[in-house]
Amino acid sequence: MSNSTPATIEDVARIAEVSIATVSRAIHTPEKVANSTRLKVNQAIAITGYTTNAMARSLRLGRSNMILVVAPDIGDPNFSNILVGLENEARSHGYGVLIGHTQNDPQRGLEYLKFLNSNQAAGLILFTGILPFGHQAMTARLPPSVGVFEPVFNGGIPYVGVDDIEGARKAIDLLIAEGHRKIAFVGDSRTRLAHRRRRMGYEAGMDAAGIGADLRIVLEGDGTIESGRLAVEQLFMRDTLPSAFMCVNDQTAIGVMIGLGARGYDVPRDFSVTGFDDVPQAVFTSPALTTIRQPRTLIGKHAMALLLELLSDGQPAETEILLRPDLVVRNSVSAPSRAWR
Amino acid sequence: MSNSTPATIEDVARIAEVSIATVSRAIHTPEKVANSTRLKVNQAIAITGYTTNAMARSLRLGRSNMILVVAPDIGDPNFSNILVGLENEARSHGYGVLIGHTQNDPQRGLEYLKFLNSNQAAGLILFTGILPFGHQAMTARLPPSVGVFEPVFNGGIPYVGVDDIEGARKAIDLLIAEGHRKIAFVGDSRTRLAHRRRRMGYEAGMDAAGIGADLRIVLEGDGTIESGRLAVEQLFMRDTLPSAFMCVNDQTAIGVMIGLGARGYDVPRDFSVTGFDDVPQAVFTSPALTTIRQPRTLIGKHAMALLLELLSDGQPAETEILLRPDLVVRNSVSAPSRAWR
DNA sequence: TTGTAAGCGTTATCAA
DNA sequence: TTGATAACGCTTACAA
Repeated sequence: MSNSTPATIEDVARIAEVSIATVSRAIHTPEKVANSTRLKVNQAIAITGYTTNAMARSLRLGRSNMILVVAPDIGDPNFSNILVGLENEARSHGYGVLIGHTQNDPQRGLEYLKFLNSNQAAGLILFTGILPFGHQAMTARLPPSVGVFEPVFNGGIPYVGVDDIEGARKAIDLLIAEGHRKIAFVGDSRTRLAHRRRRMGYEAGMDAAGIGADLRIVLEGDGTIESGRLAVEQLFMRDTLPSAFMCVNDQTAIGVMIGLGARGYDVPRDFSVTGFDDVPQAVFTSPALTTIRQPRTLIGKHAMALLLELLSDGQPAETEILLRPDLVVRNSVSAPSRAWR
Repeated sequence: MSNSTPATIEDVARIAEVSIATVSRAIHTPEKVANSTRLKVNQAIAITGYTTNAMARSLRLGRSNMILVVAPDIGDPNFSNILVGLENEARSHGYGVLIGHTQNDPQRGLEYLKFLNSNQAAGLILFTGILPFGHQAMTARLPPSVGVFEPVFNGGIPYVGVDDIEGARKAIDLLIAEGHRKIAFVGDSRTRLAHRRRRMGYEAGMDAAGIGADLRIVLEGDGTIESGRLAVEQLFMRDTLPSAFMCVNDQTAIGVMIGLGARGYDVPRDFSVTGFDDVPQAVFTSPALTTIRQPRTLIGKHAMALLLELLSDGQPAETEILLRPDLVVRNSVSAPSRAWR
């Protein structure tokens, strides 16, 4: 049973008294093997505890059973939830998940490119909106790939994300329903499509309510807590105060709440605030943040499923899968304060 | 350059006009190759963009360059930071990191055991305090392995963690220095060594201060937010109130603060609270949580370094590496309220 | 210093 | 339905 060296197909063949070819067939195309033979083989497998040597198999087949997942920052708590979805889906199809992170360092990207080149991964999941392999990427042969959150800039790669416009609409519609008219948008000017779309949702919502965006209260940050705080400062300096802040993500919203708190205001009594993403922290801010939830595990699951489809069909079934984001109502939104009514 | 099929060692050999053996040597033992030959080979490698096929190499060598990381829950935010340390260290030594999670399901564990059996990983990093492979684990041949956080129960496996006793001492000493005498400990009765050690640190600190633990205020929870809340309820029911709560981890501390808040008390004015771990949320609780920081990235780095050492030497350099946990002072601790003085 | 050739454990082709 | 065998790309005795 527990020998010093793992059983090979040859051990199984010897015990089952058949050839190794038959063993291989009994495993992969059992219908091509006589019942009695298959039985013998299965017994021999049970006896030896045989498992196919993945190295040999991959070498022979010319492809591995590993999927490389490259993210700019695997330390991001958002990432780990998606990873769960990715890993579950992969494993249930016989694939393993390899982790890589670039930290936006092109040198790192290059290492992963080499990695792919040496046939170590059959497919690629990309969290970055851009191929992280420098200009080499253009000439490189990439394996089937799928993006997460947004399309990959310089490659015609299908992706799985969330309907950012719809999500943003849910936030803005809530604010408007509560009676807000002057609603600031604190955006992210970096070039992520997701962020642009959230702003589009904001504008669409304002338009639909017949308000129209007031550009004086549409601010561009960079998605960090600090940029949320700064946005508040700017607005106070300019003296163009909204009654509510719709933020491009939770980090920004947290910054806005900190900025408001520092000036002695109460959320949601004095100002309402919404986020986007529903990061784990959103429960613990005070007040707890009303935000839009990204179905992270599900995103991971769909992304991996799409990739596996690509791997078997070769044809991308769809080029874009957008999941439905949900409004999570907590305590950072209320009707506008008296001053606004 | 970007042909349809990756270059093999044979392509390189042909262009360099040497044998494939020489190419292999030029790569792995360059000192055994004439300078001029090495030059030719390097040029040919540059021209072809050759990368060693990892499958073939692993098959030939009988071991892969992958490390399997098995955690009960990769969705845990604590995990992702450690992963950063693990991955960096692994990659800089030519190893890749494979992710697996068991969610405490023995069936899952078994799948990973098969995975290991099929030679897909050269080493194993375990986050669970117990071999997650069921009873099969006993008879199984495991590759070199390293535990994270605590020793692996049923295997003589070296591990990297934090000095929990010292960490707990830092928390209890702070509380005592602030003037607290009646300090509750909210523990975790599950069998994790780390949790037992934290309690030992608590007791040692109380003893050192000449107080001695009052068993009526030493509670056993299960490390969840809910169990922290429950602990508070228990204490109020029993009417044996402490002036401070030292909690076995941050989750518990958050629960305690929630419980206290629900009863209308203010932290730290009425009660002081400490946590352990310094999870990302600890910054966002109100008040921000004073806690003990685990150097997570460093733990990952050390764990992987130890494993790689094992992989090359075969001998565990040390059987236990304990890193120093740091006190992080935020706003959940102050001197006891008047009632206690 | 270099080349020849065996063999790692599979899968797939071909023949029986 | 089964078996013999070539090939996947590499490393490493062993020989030259």
